[in-house]
Amino acid sequence: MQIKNMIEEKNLKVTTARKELLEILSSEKKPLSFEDIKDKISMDKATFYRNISKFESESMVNSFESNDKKRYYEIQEFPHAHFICNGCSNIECLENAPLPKLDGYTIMDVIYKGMCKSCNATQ
Amino acid sequence: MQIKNMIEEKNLKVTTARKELLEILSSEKKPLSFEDIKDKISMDKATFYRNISKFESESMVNSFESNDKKRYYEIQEFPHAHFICNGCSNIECLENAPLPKLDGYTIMDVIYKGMCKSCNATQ
DNA sequence: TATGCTAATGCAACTAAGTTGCATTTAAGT
DNA sequence: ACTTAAATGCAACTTAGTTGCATTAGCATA
Repeated sequence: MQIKNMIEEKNLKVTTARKELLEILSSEKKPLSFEDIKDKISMDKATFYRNISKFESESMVNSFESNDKKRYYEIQEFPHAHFICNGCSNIECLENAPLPKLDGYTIMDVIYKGMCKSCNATQ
Repeated sequence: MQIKNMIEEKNLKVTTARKELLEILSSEKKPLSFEDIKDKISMDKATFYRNISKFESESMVNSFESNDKKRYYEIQEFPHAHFICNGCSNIECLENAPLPKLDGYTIMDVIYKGMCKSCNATQ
């Protein structure tokens, strides 16, 4: 069972809350906000934030804020860029767009903002 | 006086609060958070947010959230990428890095996250 | 399988960003 | 100067995220 292994690999205690949280994040293809998640979890929000924060420092989870001023969390399976549409506010994972290079910097995450394909088409 | 003109160009009323806010944003080279600004302004925070929101919809101001979970605002003179360092949390305006292209999308803003030059050097 | 230690959790209280309704004020055209 | 709609200040509110503390639950050891 991969969720349990993910936690053990980082030498973290395998708790019900952690399994539940990673289960939800990995079952969705899209980044989720706390609002998206809160009704699906049984843990307290303090536990949610403490675990998210631990997952982030262990590079298991990545987060960024979208146009709606909400923070979105996702499992960091492999680094990929995100596109946030200023038109429809949709978030897309650009799994085929390679992370760009920038001299002297190490780029670990990229967020593009603008108009997505369908908003451009129907503009 | 360019601040007054900036406001008039968008057919907005030239108020003390708007002039003050744009004055502060344009006097800094870096994006500023509400916390950075709040002690420098005399307007109420409701007025601050209402004006920021109006400026954003008129494309006079751009905003994004940083690693510290605070939103940063800046005058949008010309579009440019930002680099947020996961090490030192510093925000850099990459004025010479052109916005990348992405087929079918219109990219209006880019945020890179990772390690900046000096954090890479001293690591 | 029982024991014990530490980390994880739940709860409550808190902080701070951002929003909204409403009464008052002010910019700007006549 | 007069008028009117828009902008402002104030207060109350919502919600994300944090923190302290008492309790609980992993997990290693015996």
